[in-house]
Amino acid sequence: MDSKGYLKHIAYDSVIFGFSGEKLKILIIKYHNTGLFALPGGFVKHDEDLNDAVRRGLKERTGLDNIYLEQFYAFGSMARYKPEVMEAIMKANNQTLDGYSWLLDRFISVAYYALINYEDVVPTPDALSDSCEWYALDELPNLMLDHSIIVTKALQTLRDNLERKLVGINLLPTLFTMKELQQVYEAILGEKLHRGTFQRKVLSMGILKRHEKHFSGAANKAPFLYSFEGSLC
Amino acid sequence: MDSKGYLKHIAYDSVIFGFSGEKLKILIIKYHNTGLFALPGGFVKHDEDLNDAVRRGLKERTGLDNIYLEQFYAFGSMARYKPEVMEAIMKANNQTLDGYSWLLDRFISVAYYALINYEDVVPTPDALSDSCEWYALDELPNLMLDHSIIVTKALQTLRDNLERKLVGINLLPTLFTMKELQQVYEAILGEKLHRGTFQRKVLSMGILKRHEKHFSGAANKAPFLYSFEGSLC
DNA sequence: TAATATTGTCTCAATCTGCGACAATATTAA
DNA sequence: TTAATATTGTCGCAGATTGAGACAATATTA
Repeated sequence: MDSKGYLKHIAYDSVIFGFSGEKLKILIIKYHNTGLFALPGGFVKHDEDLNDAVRRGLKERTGLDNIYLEQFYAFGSMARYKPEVMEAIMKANNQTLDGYSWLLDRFISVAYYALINYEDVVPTPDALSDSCEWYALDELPNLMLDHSIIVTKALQTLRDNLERKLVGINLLPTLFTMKELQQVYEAILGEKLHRGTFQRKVLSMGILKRHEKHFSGAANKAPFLYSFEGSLC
Repeated sequence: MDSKGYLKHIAYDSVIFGFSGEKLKILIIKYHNTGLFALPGGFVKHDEDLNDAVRRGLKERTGLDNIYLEQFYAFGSMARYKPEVMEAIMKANNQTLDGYSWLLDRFISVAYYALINYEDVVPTPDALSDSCEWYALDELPNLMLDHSIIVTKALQTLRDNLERKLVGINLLPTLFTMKELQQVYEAILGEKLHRGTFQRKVLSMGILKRHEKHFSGAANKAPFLYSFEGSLC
């Protein structure tokens, strides 16, 4: 058992969505001295569930447990096999490749997306990276390998699931206004929604609990606060 | 490079759907001398796209190219790691484990479902299996490992996708009647649909081409034949 | 020629959706 | 204190969609 106790050929990448400033954002790491941007990812231990490995990585990168997490695709084309990229990353960290040649081998990456409350997170880089930061989806840097494709597919899957499950709620704090929820949906779908129709539809689902009003100090009628109550999601 | 040129730890399984006798069926293989039933699956070569590996396996099992194929989940829990099962299969085939110890290691399996025209297929077993046969979904034998779970998730995904894409069409021959198409949908969804409503909806999509009538010899008005014309799917 | 089973289509009511309108606030300005 | 303003909660209406039955139009058999 070489490869430091990790399964060879298997990696994961996670597209971690947050919502802030009316925009959808994701976490991107930047590797030391290479100018390379990438999705947070990692490897699976020999005795570890794939899903647990991803949650472990999420915990390290965000500090959060109990994240809404969904697997959406396993990327396994040959086109994504570029050992020179990993080699550059290792060299930029003055790592000898002695015990790490397994990293230069081919990987199939299982991709997940996570939905988290932006406010709760302190993004944390790992040993190989300078930074772990939020980027709005329309202001992403160039990502290495096929990570741009992974992001696109993550967003597509999120949109598809939005209609069925009530997933958008996971991007907000426990208490939120109807307007905030609508903004999340608009950010995900990339289109404006009609206020009355949206409210009617969401309320008719019967999964929101209405709380006291929220007095923001703005010169207008104060909106209700809502929380999500549901077994699913 | 041991492991016969295949990637370690990575397998695929395919849930191959066909439609016959008003029922949805899938292909199941039976291993020699073990009583074990399983989904058709295989491994990925070092220099081969994951998707290509699955298509290669489908070709071997069904003789078909150009199959409608969709990846739906990567199964990676520890619970599915049971080396004694693979060992039993190898022993039942009088295989020494000399060059095959990699098969006893842990695998993450990427699962695909395929939709094919039942009539076109001659199911073909592989070297390790006695048979490769159609089983109706409600008459499946006990499947090894987590393969029952994989089938359930495949059906779930197929149902979800049915509403968005027009996927059911891939289960029929080039020319089909409206009734046959409806039966496919009913089999997938597991519920009866209203005839008028179904026809109206499908025709309104504008993706069916109407052909001459089909005279079955039955004592009733002959139905039109349709074919699918579409870029997608 | 009548009977029968199915098909293609229509109609009607019920429901859902998109969109504007209006009253009800919470705050600021006068 | 009162008027002005921005937003919110909700309603009403027209148009579109959906569910379900009904009816005429066949192919074939009796």
